Amino acid sequence: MRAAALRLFAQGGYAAVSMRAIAAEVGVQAGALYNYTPDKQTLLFDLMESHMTELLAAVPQTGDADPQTLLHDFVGFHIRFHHARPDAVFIAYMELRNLTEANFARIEALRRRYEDGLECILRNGVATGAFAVHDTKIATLAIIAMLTGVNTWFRAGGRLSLDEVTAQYQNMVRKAVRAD
Amino acid sequence: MRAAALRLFAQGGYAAVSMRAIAAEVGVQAGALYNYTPDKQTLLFDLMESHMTELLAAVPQTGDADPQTLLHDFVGFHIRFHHARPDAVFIAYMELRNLTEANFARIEALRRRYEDGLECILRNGVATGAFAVHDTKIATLAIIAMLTGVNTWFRAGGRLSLDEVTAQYQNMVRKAVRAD
DNA sequence: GTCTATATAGTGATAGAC
DNA sequence: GTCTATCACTATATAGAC
Repeated sequence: MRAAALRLFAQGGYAAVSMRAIAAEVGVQAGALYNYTPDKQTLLFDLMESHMTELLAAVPQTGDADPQTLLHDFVGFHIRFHHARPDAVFIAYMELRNLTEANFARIEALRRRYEDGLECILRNGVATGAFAVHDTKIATLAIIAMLTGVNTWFRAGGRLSLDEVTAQYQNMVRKAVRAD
Repeated sequence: MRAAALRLFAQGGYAAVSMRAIAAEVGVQAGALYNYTPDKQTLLFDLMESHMTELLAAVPQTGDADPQTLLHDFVGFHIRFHHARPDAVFIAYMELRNLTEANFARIEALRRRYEDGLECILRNGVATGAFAVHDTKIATLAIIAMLTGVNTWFRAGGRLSLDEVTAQYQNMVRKAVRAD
């Protein structure tokens, strides 16, 4: 059910997808779904929370490596992780407004924790003089927006491989934050 | 009607907003709206097309100035233009999937024309040696995603003014594409 | 645990009075 | 040009048979 809902929500949007449509995708009647979720809102929230939890579990831990290496690895991780889950990423960014206030706050807290990981790398780099960034929070948001944007246009089998694209983003990010 | 629909679509999403809700916002009954739009789909398309047309009309023309100046001005224009129209920007990015195939193609064509303006600046800069970018198309998409992301978090009256934020983005973009 | 049936409400769009 | 009334559908969620 969750796989079907993920696919359909990403395709048509939460509001436009009926429980009947999800049930049809699964191969059952609509009523049967309510044995697996109390309601549609909870189903959406669970999908988003699972995505964010997986993201936080998978992000490379900020270790002892130098800031340049950590940033390079973060860029590679972000692009690859998000490329592998286009539907979940789409929903996590587009369906925030369809969450109840309480559910929205919980997803936002998870998202902020992810951002904090990148900002920590940038702050350490600024402290060591490896990076020159006026405001690490702004740089964090700018980098994440740039990286997540890959999902909106990249298609495997196109002109460039994902590794080639990743290398170019790593290069742009490296230059954007480096000390002059 | 268009102003009401813009606000409500941005708030709740195209699929979740009824013609009755738009009519209530305007202060008329639902039937009256059909004197101003043939249907809900055309209303959405008109909002998006107007936004893209205004964007293309307002973007600074690629002139004889040096690439660094043109890029600097493009960044400033993009952030300011999009900041002034949060609802239209939100709809233009989030409701693409609710357009019919034909309407989607027309909006996409306009969006591509906007991207081409930036790519032209980058290509000229690479040609003169001012910029070092492996792939101007990727750099174009990366920069636009980064800039549009400002709308998701910036709020006037916060820690930084829009001009301060803009200056930081201009600096990051300048560094990201410059020749080593 | 899935089914059918249904309660209750809302949807986009249209017809015709005024 | 706006209104009321309505058509034909669809929605989420629940009840109770099996």
